[in-house]
Amino acid sequence: MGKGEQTRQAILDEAFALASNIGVGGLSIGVLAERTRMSKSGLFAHFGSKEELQLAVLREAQQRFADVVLRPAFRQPRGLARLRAIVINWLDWTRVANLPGGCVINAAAAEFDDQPGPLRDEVRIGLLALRRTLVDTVAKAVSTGELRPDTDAEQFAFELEGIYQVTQQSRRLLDDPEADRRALVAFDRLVRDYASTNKGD
Amino acid sequence: MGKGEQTRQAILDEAFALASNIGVGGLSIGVLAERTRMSKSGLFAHFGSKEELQLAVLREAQQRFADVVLRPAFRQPRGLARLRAIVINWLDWTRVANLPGGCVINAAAAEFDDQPGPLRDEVRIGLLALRRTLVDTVAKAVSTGELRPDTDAEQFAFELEGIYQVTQQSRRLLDDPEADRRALVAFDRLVRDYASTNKGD
DNA sequence: TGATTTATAAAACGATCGTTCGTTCGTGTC
DNA sequence: GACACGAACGAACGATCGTTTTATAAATCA
Repeated sequence: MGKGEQTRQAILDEAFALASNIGVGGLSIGVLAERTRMSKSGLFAHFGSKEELQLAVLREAQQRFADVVLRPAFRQPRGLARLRAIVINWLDWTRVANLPGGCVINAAAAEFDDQPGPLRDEVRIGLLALRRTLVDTVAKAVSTGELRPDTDAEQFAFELEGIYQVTQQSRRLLDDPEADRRALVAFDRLVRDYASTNKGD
Repeated sequence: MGKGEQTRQAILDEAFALASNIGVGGLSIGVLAERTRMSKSGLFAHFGSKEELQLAVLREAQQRFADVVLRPAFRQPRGLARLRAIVINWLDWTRVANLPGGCVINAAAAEFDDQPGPLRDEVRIGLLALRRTLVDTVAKAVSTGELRPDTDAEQFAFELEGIYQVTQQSRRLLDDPEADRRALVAFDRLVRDYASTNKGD
């Protein structure tokens, strides 16, 4: 990795952590420059525009999410075990990744949801990919027979995302110490409702 | 209502709609001034500081939420009917209120959740009040016998908020036309799980 | 109507924004 | 030793930010 790549990554690391606190939209070249002890222009040259920097941060976030949440979970056998691993990793990922201020992607989703442009597109693509992964994982738990054949995988994934979002908000804004436990309760209820039973029907 | 109050309210209306698009943090005195065809200083004088304006917008949002979502629902008899009315109004409120760009409060929650200060406090207070209202409403549905006595009302409210949040995101960012239907499915599943049955246990 | 608050405006403040420009520094290559 | 190159810099650009000051117009009240 050349010197350029190295610096670029260092900037990105700092930007990532900063964006976690103040949001991707709140990033500023000046602030980022003094944090990395670089000149504004030197830093700027690595990205060409602020928007490019923001996009890079979003891509970084997606990559880390895949590394920290999805990839480890896919070492579990497909089915409920894998699904549960995703949920566990997901709820924990702001602690594991360098995200002192919460999930960058979710914050960006709320920030750009009605501001058309490349940033919105990037967030959208990432979240669509996540939803597809969730749907597929649920579908596999159906095909293993752990969930009922009539399970609506899209509905299941939809509700999973709801659990994640309210957990984030409860933790971060409401300081609810029960948030994580409630998330797991909700997940278990979801699984139980769709699980195959031997009571028939 | 004197002239001052009148202009102040007009500014607030515009700020409210604008904040729906670009967020409470994205509000700017300059932009707001030209939208209301006022001078920056003339507008500024009504609030004294930008933060005070932002707080006013958040309070406006809370008030409208109470007017549009809660108050009408409380005309329903307490119990499941009232709870369902809250959910229906809630899902619809960005259409009913002047919120072309989505729920101001939820966006502000994501924006300020780790930026200590009066804005975060205001959002927090509003969301805590909402949660309390939800918990109380669920608890009443328990006391009417419509929900089981061992229902965890806090858990119920927690999951309701999750449904709302994922619905907003699915509608606004993912353009999912099924979002509203899925929200109701999730709500029904929630109610069914906690409902009293005559099968016993 | 005249006096007096109140509401709005115009102009300017220093700060910060993203961006551009020209230059310097360091490194490796012929 | 001359050359080319990528990396970083300092200085400045015009624009916008929130805010203050000073002044005038409008509304309110006696």
